[in-house]
Amino acid sequence: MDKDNDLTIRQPVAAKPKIPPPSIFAKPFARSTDPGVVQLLTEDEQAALIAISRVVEFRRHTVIYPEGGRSRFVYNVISGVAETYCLLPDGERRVSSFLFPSDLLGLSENGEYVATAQALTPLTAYKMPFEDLARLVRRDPDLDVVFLCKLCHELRQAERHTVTAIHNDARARVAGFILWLWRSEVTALTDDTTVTLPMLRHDIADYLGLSTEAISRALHQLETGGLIQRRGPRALQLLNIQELRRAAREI
Amino acid sequence: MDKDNDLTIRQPVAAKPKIPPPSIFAKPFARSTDPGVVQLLTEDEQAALIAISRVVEFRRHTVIYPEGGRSRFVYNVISGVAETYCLLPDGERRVSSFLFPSDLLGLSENGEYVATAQALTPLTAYKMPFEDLARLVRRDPDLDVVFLCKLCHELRQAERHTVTAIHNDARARVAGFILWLWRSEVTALTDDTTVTLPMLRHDIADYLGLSTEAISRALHQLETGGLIQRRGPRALQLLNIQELRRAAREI
DNA sequence: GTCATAAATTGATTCAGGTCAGTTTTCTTC
DNA sequence: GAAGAAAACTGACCTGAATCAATTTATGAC
Repeated sequence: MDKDNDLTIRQPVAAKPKIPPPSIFAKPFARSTDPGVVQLLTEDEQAALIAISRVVEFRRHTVIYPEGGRSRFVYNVISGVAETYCLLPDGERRVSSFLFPSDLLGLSENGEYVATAQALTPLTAYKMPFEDLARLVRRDPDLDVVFLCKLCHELRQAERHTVTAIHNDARARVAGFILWLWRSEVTALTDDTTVTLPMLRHDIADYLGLSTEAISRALHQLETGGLIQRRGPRALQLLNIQELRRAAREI
Repeated sequence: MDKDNDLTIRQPVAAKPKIPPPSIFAKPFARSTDPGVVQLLTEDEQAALIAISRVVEFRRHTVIYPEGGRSRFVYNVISGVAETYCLLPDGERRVSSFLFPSDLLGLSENGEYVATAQALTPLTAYKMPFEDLARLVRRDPDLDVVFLCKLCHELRQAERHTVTAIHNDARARVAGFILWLWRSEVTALTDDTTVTLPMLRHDIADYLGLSTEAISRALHQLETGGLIQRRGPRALQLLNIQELRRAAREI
């Protein structure tokens, strides 16, 4: 129960003034690896975005949108964590990404969602009709640049994920994943070293191209080595971040 | 020598009217998996792009731009093949992408090239000052949409690459790579089944997260199985595309 | 709280692919 | 065309992760 509260704001979104400011649009590079690059939108631009947005809530394990569905809406995560996955013909699930506050969901290539998006925790998000957004962007070139940059950033992140996932062993992949989670989570604002794992081992395994058993063993290794400490299956304590980064081959 | 001629137009670009039409802008989705989606620019838009572009040539193994360099130019491949890679602290090379005619090179997140781009074959490309391009895009929202879609498409391709690379064995990865090359090469226009491999085994290995030996063995396997035939180290004949697609787990 | 079920962990075995070594082929330069 | 160098291939061996099986721990319903 504590864990859920850590991850999301559970209070109902009743009065509009009470909701947090639009995350991604206010700081599209909040999670950039380059901390110098933060691009802000003007008040007017934020207001215009809020005007076409609706705040929506999803409960744990709810589908936000289904693979193959007509992509009419774009979402911008406010709080909580989501994942996207495709279902293969043989029934396998293939996790393609995890989304955190400020991340953008649902942009598609050809008007069709390419993956199913599902809430892993209670989740709140801005929901924008794609058409309205496109119209807004068309009128405001600056807004467009923000989107381009955001996409570019995501592209780089996807490339980075490929490269690290492909060339590292299980221990390094898991170490890297933990660090990524740590940096992604809202709790990163306070400088505590607790990481919450809102997804199943199965999802992590799939995302990293490993088996669930390999995840367990890698966590065990990292714990034995004194880099982390497991506090139940959903929480980790980072004991030695310097060593973790080395284990993830970031150094 | 024959091979080089297959891949690139070697004649000097003297008279402007003789150069081929701007590839990507004319058909940004030429290599999309969804053949229905082809978005064309108007004559005016193409002319505007050509006006700010200069056609440049690179010889084999020439660096187009270096990692970390100030990203002042964006390139659009006309003919030839390029690769991008990062150099790791330990001297390792990490190949992040291969670029074909109509592909876009050099878009960066923060004004700095994130990888080195190198020509694998003689290469011609449109070279555009980023500033001019940005100004053009700012004035013409339609152009912007083209770029957004292109980026979106590349993002999906990167995700697809991750997913396939991570979950498949060596044989499947190599089969998939061969098919991707086949579909990417200019020769795909004629329906011949020859695939040219302009890059080294080392580069393929790195891109797919395998060893060079594993590439050799996988090619051997595919040849033994009657799916392909090796015609020297730089050329392959596809004998059974249906089976190749199955081997690549595309079906 | 107890029970039922799902998830996570641990151990034993197997196998794909990495590594190392050696050979053959191809490319380059004279 | 010949010689040297680089790249590609092949084989032998070994490591790391998948798989299978069993146990422990956590979660959710009552």
